[in-house]
Amino acid sequence: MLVYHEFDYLYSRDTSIVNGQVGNRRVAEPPLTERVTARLRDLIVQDELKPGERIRERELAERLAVSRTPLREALKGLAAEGLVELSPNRSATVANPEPQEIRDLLEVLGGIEGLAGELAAARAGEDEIAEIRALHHEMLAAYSRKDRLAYFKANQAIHGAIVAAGANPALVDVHRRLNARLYRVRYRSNLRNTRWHTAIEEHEAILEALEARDSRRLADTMRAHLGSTWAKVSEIDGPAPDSTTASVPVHTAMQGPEPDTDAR
Amino acid sequence: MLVYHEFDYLYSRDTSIVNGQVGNRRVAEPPLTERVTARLRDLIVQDELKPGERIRERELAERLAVSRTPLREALKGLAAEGLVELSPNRSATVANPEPQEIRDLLEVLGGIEGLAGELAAARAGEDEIAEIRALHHEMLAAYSRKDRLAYFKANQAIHGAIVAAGANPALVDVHRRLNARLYRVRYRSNLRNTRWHTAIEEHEAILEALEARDSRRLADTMRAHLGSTWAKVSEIDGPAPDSTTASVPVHTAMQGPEPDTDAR
DNA sequence: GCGTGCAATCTGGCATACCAATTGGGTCGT
DNA sequence: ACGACCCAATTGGTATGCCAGATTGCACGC
Repeated sequence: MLVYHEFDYLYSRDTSIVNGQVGNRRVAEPPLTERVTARLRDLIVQDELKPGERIRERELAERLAVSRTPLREALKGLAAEGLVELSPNRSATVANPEPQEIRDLLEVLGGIEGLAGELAAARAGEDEIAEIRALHHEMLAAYSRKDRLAYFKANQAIHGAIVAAGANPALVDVHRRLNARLYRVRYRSNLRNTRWHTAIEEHEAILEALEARDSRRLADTMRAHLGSTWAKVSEIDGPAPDSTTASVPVHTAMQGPEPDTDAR
Repeated sequence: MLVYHEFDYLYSRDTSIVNGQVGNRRVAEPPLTERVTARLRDLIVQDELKPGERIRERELAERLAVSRTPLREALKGLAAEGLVELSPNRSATVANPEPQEIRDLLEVLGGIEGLAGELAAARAGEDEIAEIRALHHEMLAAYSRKDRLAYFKANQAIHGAIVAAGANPALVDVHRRLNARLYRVRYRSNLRNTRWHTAIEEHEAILEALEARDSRRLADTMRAHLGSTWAKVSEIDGPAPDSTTASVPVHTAMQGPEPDTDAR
């Protein structure tokens, strides 16, 4: 079995949801709504439900072999996470962020990971650092083999581990949400991007800063890393809306009422 | 009814939910679920539903004059926002964060507002800065009058305006969520805290940095500001688990100038 | 007197039925 | 041929009912 990453997005590969009992022991199943939520998140993140795609409740409910009620509840939750968009009396759709939105999300993720790096450098246990180092070497191995999937997963695992090392559950949570929204984009970018070495170098720098427990440097490095992620993503998904990826001076537009995903 | 803040959480002041038509124009009502979500958020944030309180679906549904279905969907959404907690086959409860969780949330909020400050210093329009300055003076006025409520609202409005000036909808969204979870705590802290002057001084510094468009300094200042928020909160809600509010040697995370080559 | 267990009841989980709004065609009129 | 309009099928919104797991309180026994 390969590497898998820290999140539980991809754990359920079974196509139908069944109630189970293991041996004689009653296994407390999580509520159906939760299982549906997890399953849908997988489907979206794995790109089986394509961005922009309409989600017809009856159809999907039948496909998942559940009634509309838990499905609708799951959609509500996913909408709050930003993975689906709901509009009144219209089919829900899989979120399909504009390049600009992706840039915004990456900017926030950069801030979050920067903070995480800062905290991690100060709080990580030696064992955690060792684990991150191990993941780093796994990533290098995947790089050598040109195994993009393994590389990607190791990469994600590293970032997740650093955030976890920040020892702040709220931070982990925010990071997980943002990451889920960007997962698909980053995955595609990873598959198609031609220069890995940049990322490798940045990761080297990250690991160094972490091992030196240099909070400031780790924070900066991780933010910069996310910056180059944007560069890569924008290469792929069409030319950036602003080729001078310089985020700061641009206070272009953006004034309009925001996308308005969830209820307020 | 009491407090409301800059966000539009509290837009629905009516106590019953009615379908409406204004004049001859058909007014598209948002779905019931959304209205319930907004209403519940109000009830929680305004402390009419107390933290830890059990939420019995049938009872609350009757109270709001809706069926359980939209109520349950609303609860799902609020759970995703962190305002209520759901456990299988047990009553939902209003979120009741431990002091440690509050510290964690404030830490993240600090990072977010730091980032927001950085962006705002670079992107804010002159008009936005003027508005923030105006709010600042309103806040000073409230301070002079010892009008804690007005002070609190102005304070919230300032922070919201700075975040908005960061011109990043995703950032605004994350900030809004975190703030909602902390709203009640901060409100209580504001009412009972004895030393306003600290906050005032910090706000002066914030405004100065913003007017100087000093990204780095604004970022640091805003983070530090959130740090002292924690100090105040922990004074009130019982002694902090860790009185050293210093999450990390606060050596200015979030660098100022772009590191180098590829920005985001 | 205190703990244990069982049963009545309470409360959430899920499915289904019905209603209202939307949408997609097809037709009629220009 | 093109467009406005209207009807029907589709799809989301909400209510309700039933079931199962949890809770509570009382009775019985140690």
